Amino acid sequence: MHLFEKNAPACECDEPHSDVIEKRRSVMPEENVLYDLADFFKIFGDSTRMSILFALDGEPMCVCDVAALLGMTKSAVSHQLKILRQSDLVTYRKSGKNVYYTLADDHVKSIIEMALEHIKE
Amino acid sequence: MHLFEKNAPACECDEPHSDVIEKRRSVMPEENVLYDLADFFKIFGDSTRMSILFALDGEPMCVCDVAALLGMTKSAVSHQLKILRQSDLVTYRKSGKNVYYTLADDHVKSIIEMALEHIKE
DNA sequence: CAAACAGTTGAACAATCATTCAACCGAAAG
DNA sequence: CTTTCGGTTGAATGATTGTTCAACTGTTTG
Repeated sequence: MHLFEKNAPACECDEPHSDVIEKRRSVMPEENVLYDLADFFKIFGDSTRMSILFALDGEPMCVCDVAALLGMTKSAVSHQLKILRQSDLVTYRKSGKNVYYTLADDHVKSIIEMALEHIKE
Repeated sequence: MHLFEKNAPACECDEPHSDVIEKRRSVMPEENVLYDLADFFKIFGDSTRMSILFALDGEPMCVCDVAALLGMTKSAVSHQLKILRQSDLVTYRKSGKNVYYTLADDHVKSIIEMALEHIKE
């Protein structure tokens, strides 16, 4: 996708409101900021990951128990935990054969809280 | 995906921490709430839609101008606007041959603001 | 040391989804 | 009425992505 092309190639408008467009273009965020934002929300845009975040909101849980709670395989959970880890949304602590995961901070919870409010019309 | 199966079928654990699991299960949100939450965030998880939201944060814009601003076809923009419309994130107003879109409310902006803060480490 | 287990990983597969393309609708202009 | 233009829509296509499967790592136990 090509954002903010200077010579708007794909617009089929005959008489675009050039002044409005240029005005909005000047206040648009950087292109990579938009990608970062979208990538951030993409993490929360999956019910499995959302479930895991709620599961970890309390005491730490090992992969096996999360899998049992959600009725999923360890592999599937581990894949999603990796994504959450890479996004710094969860941290982990090894203990013997187990790996215990925890929410990284409370910031995540407040974002979900806001979304919950918006969902309840 | 099957969430919260009562007889956790897919868990390969030999000795799951049953007490922890049952404790967490009791405080987990309803299954459809998790889906609604994920669906909500999914809307924001696309850089095109994110760009459109920023573009509409100010004065209303017609589809053609948004397309020109983002360097995309009217069709592509219209498809995404439909999704934003169905999620009640934008509203529209017809004026002659044009359709002007606006952000539905300021709630959306505050959610994006929170995400922006989280992104800046 | 060998077996068992918690967890990770990469490839393969299936499903989801954004964009393109073409056809279409409705309003304005000739 | 016909044409033109802004916008919408559905099907097709290509890319992204979540889950499965199998193999693998590292730790614990016999």
